[in-house]
Amino acid sequence: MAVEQVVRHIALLMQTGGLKPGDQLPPERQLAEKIGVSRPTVRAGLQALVTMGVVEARHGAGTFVTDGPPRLLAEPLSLLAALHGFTRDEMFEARRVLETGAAGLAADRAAAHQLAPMVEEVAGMFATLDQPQAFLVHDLRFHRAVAAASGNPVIATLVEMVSSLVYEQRRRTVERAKDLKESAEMHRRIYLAIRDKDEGRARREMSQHLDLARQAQASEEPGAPPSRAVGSRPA
Amino acid sequence: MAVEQVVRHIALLMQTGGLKPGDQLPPERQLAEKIGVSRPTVRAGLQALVTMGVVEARHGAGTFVTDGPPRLLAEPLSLLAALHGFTRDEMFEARRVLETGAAGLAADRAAAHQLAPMVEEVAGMFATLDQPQAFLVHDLRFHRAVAAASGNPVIATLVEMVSSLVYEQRRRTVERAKDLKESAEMHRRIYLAIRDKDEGRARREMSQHLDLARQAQASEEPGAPPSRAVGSRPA
DNA sequence: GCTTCTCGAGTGGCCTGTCCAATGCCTCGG
DNA sequence: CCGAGGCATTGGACAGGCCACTCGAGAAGC
Repeated sequence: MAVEQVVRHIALLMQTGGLKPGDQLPPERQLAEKIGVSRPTVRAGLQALVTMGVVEARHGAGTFVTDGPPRLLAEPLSLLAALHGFTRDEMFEARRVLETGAAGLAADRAAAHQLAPMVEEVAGMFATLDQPQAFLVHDLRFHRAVAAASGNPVIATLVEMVSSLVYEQRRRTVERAKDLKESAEMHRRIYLAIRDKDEGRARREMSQHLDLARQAQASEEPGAPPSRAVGSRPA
Repeated sequence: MAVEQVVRHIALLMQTGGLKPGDQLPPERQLAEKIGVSRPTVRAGLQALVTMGVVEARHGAGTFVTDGPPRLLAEPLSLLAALHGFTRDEMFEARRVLETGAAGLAADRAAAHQLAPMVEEVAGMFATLDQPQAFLVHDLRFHRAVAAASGNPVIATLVEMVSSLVYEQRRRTVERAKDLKESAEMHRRIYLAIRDKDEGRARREMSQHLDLARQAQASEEPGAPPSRAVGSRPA
């Protein structure tokens, strides 16, 4: 109960107390006195907020409201995947639903200043065809740019959460990747569709791309059973 | 660092140690000794896992791995909404992307035993046209059934998280709702499209329904500015 | 006067020790 | 055989203290 009280108190500060991203929270000892609970309890509440990803504790400096773009931590989803045996195919399918929608919205709305980052990452992909790890970074950033261009921060946040899980795993297998050139081409086609404000084409290209990416990653897997649970770690 | 160590330890138990949903975790005191940290630190780690929604603590009984369908807590999203000023329209749009995809997948795959729960909730809606609160429960359950029928637990989990936020807010305004009958009709049309395995129609009906629901909820708002931030509470 | 360095106050991270409250089993009496 | 009360177990919270890290103010050097 007491720790929920702490979370509510901080949440209240955020909702009405003018506590904005980047701001520093009061020190733990002061919060404890203010709320009327012990310091360990305050720490438990702050721990919960850290786990939610809304605050960050910097040792020796203070506790701060998370700055930058809104973000949901992927760890809860990762543990859920391990517990319930979500497969990689299911993760990709979720991505397809989210990112297909995002691409459609982006084609409908994207402004010029949102198009530039996308095409820059496409160029980066073509420039790093022989460096899989670097290529992967551009890949991630491209999808992030598309999600941002959707103009909907909720969708962008969800895309980020799901994608980061997939990329986490892919980083270990990407060295075996083939056809990076084809992948770059596909990203370029997605970009062109969005630039041309062709919603249907953007959706189709994104859907097709993620479907092929799913198959590609499956083939990169060493043992390569049809579909492996996401949470499990290779022995 | 120490608390992360605790989380990793428990996560390891889940991934390889045969710790399944519903199982009881070792007592805090025992975990503390096993991992080599103090009990408050163990408590902090468990607090983090509780916040992620993968573990539940029952006072006097023990700590258990969360049972039932996989679920992500909505609170982090709610706080993020408050911090970054997500609007209700943006929440509905995210729902539209997710649930349109879910409806399409459901039309493609839904088995008979998944269709029954959906149509039961439709019947429940028609039976409670004069009881807005009860109607709302059937509404929620219908969308949950569609998400489940998508066959993809990841998508179902995301739908649940986003929807629960919207419903939370709607419960306070639904008394003013009109046209519950029309809403029930729309749900029935969604069901029929899924039953007929008509993916395109299922997507269109779901999209249209959520769009109208968004407008309806906006009109129920007392002050009714065009779009109010989700996290803010009425004074 | 300006730059650099040092040091200490302030802050989060963690520990030991203790007590309280809820649960659920298990015995004991009817 | 069954029910009620006691008791061991477990999570919840508090108190007080020590350590590690950060950062800025003031001292030292240029």
